[in-house]
Amino acid sequence: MDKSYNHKEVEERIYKLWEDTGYFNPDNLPDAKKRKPFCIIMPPTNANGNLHAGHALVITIEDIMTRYKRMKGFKSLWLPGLDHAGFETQVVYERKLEKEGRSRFKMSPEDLYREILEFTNSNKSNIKSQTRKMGASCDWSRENFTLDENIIKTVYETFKKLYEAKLIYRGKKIINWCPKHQTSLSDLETKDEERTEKLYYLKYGPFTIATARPETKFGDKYVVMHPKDKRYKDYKEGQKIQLEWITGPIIATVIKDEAIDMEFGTGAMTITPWHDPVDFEIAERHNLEKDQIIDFRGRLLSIAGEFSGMKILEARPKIIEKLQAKGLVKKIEENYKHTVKTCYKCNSLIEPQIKKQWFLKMKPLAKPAIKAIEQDKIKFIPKHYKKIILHWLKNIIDWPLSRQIVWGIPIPVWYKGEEVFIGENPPEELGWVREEDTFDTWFSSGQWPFATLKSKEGDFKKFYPTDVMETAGEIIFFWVARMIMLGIYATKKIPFKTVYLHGLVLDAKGQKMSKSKGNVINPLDITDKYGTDALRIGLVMGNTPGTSLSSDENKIRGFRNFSTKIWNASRFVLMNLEDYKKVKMTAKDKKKVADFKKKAKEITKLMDDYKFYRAAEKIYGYFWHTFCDKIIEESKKDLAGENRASAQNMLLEILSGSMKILHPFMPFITEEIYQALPLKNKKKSLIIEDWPK
RNA sequence: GGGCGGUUAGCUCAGCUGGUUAGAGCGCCGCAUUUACACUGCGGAGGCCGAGGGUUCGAGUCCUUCACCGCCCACCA
Repeated sequence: MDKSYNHKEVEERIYKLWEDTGYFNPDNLPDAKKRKPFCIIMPPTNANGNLHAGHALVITIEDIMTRYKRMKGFKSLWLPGLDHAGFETQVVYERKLEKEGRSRFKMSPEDLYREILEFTNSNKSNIKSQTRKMGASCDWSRENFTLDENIIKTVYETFKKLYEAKLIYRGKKIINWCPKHQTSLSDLETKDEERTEKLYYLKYGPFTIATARPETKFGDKYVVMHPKDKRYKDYKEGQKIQLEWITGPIIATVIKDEAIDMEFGTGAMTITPWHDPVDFEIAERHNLEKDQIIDFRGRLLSIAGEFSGMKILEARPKIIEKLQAKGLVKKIEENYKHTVKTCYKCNSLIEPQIKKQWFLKMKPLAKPAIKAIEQDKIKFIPKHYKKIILHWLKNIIDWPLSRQIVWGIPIPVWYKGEEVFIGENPPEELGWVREEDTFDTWFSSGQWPFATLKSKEGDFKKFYPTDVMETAGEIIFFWVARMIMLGIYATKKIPFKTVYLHGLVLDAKGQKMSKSKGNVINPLDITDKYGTDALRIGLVMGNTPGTSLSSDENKIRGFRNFSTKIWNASRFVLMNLEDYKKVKMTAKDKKKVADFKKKAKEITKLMDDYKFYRAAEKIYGYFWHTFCDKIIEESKKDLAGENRASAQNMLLEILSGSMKILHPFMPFITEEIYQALPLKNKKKSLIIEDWPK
């Protein structure tokens, strides 16, 4: 063995050795037929950039589970995948275009699609080589991409099935519109932002109404109050009132609705159904007319009279000026705090709009999911996520599936007048027009576990339902909940037994990593400097599921030192094994081996309980402070005396056992050492060795 | 407005179903230097386990109230 551990050279050579054995593919494992299946589907990596610390954590945890189960004798499949990541990728690409002084809106959809595809393809190979560097023992022969033909086929089948079951419908409903990205977004893709703005009290005939958005008020011709509000008892539902409004006289109609909060403002409000979800609901209930005031680019329409064509924020002060001149402004409250919805990617103010879109009815899909979770058919780690997901599922609303972006799976629908055809290819006759929108990317990733397993003959039967879904707690609603619902719907089975959710990787001070703060850890830099094994165990140790992990270079350096320790201890043992032969051990040495086995048993229990952070800590502490500091030190006397052979046996047994236990955490260095050990019945690779019993 | 998580050594965090002197890593302070390893070894300092109350023979660990920090969800014009 070399005097020091050269991680760069070893990692490259060892990963190749593993790939050459073919054991990442469970079909190639020894006695593959007799093994019980174990399966993890890798969350498909967004192919729009480099691996970041979060990816490194995913790969590490999932690889630990996969390697552990493989050593425990399972037919262990970890299926890798890449994600076109629809909107996310398009946003990344649009930023790139912006920097180049270009714009998606000046390109044909075909050109834009082609460019993003090229961009994604070049990232794919990058991501894959980085995943290999992390030591991932996934089966590359089963790799899937979310735009693969067979995936799309499955997605279309599900869509059709849902449509025929009347769970999918096309509706003209209010949606979240991002004026910058020119697409609708689901509620999950928006975030609330608290703003302090002015609240205007306006005279509306005999009423006073309050609004923070006077620029939406042009078409307001309904005034709504609570049916029990005594202040307005003299006004009857449907009563018409003529009054002077922004651009002239109008006829307003009185509406009574219980959605009105009597405590707020004057208890009377006008509604803008086209641009406000609450108002939309009221209008739907009372069958009221809806007028569009603002176009999809955020400019006022002709209904705004002299303000038409103006951007809404420019128009606001001018409208107020006019209202003041007409004596319609009663009062202005300066510091009115309220929350507004913004696009989660660009922070633009969301402008609700009414648009014809495809929706998925969620209540019927949520029902069996709720039941499964309530009956603990799915185990959540950590368990408090059970409550969180149940709460969300119980309050679920319909899911808008349509996105007005090119980078995604096209919605397989054709129209001819009122007729609708579901399918990729329209009927023979002429005149069918294709739907232009694409699916929300989560509609396809929500089907990932069964879509991927169906792409290889026999896999679905063998590996579905899968065992563990490991992903970031952040995307529990986006992804996990939808996989459960769509999985149960499409396959009648819950797609996984256990959901393991990890937290964010934070910097040393506990702050979220971001490029602007300059505190991002690039996993590949760390790997380069300290070795993949050091990074891996550094990401796991002290990392409780669900909570965030603080990490910095200093910590990783400590684990590099551990690698060195492992290397040197192994070197010492090997240096003393030239004349090794198997003999019976002394009672003292037997006791040491027995102690190790006891430790191994404790660790196995922790591994089975998904407490990798504690398992890692245990083997770390044992190896360094018991094996190195005590056992090796004490053995030096024996090695020089009559008990030499016994000591050799004892050292080899504990060292090889430790390499096995450390292997899921630190695969490279342990394999390298394993290859050098003079063991009987040695396997081709440590990855198929038996886990210590 | 509702819900969830956190508060333990200077820092980052463990501590499972309550049980002898509360743990780890990093940091800090001594000592050791032709040792497998200085990317080291040995030794050490450092904690009224957020605050109050309760249950118990016994509580970081269970119950309760409060404070502060963080996150999520929600249509208040």
